[in-house]
Amino acid sequence: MTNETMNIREMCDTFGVTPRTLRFYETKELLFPIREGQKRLFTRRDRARLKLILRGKRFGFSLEDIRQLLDLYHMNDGQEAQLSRSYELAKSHLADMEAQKAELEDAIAEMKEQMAWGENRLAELARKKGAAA
Amino acid sequence: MTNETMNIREMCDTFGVTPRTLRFYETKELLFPIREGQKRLFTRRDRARLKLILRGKRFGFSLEDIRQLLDLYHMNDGQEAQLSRSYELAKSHLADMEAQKAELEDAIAEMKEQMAWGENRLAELARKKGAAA
DNA sequence: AGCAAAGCTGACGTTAACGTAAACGTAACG
DNA sequence: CGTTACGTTTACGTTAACGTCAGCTTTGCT
Repeated sequence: MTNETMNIREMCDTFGVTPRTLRFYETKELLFPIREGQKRLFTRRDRARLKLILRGKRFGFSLEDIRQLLDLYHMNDGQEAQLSRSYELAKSHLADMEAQKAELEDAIAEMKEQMAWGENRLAELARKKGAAA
Repeated sequence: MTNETMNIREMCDTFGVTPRTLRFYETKELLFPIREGQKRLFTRRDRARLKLILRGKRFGFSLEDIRQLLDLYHMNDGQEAQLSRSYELAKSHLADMEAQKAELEDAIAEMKEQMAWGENRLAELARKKGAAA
């Protein structure tokens, strides 16, 4: 079975981050590794959270945004008010993400167009060079 | 017809940015407004570039990345080496964007799942409250 | 016991992308 | 002709997200 806990080095290797990053995320209350003496032990929960954190970052969410969203993913026994707040927050982020997706599709299409133009220009230049030889 | 040039205020209002931002982009060679005396006049080209800049930012590209990409969009008479470099750069960014899109779709699906779970919890809580009344 | 590797806690440094404030030019308006 | 509004340059300030370094335990190995 997947080890119950990981030390800081295993975490770093697994997720491609530095120790500093993990400690930083802890101070920001994004991760809650348990302690064995002084040393941090990262649980399955921490790994799940870190995965979501890194994903969130790729979409341009701030760590603070992410921290609040993680509440939705890891709320087992939240109060109604809290749960409802997280839910609204998630709704707004979902809207963001869907807007981002639409724009991304546009951008991809445009980029492809530009690249096609570039290809033509390059082909043209190649033809000229070939003719000159 | 759409005015040939815009002053700084019109630009800010149109794009929702501050004057500082536009001046900053100019120092970074992302925009090249012409001058009427001291004052900046932004051309159609500047507007097109700014639109792409803001879009790029939404996808998490750095201003420096964006500056280089703009070369592809505004290269009329580039040399082959330069054009080819821009083309490769664009290709890599396109790959990034398509990867991002795939991940985004995943994330959206996951988020929806979590929200569905949240909805159930909220409905459950509402039922309990209703029963208690 | 000795010593290096791995971790820890501050604390200060860094980069990107602007914000903000001071000090000045100039152009229209009453 | 004063002042109000808009624009400019120069320069220092700010925030997020870590990097880096110093100095101190703890752990494993020999």
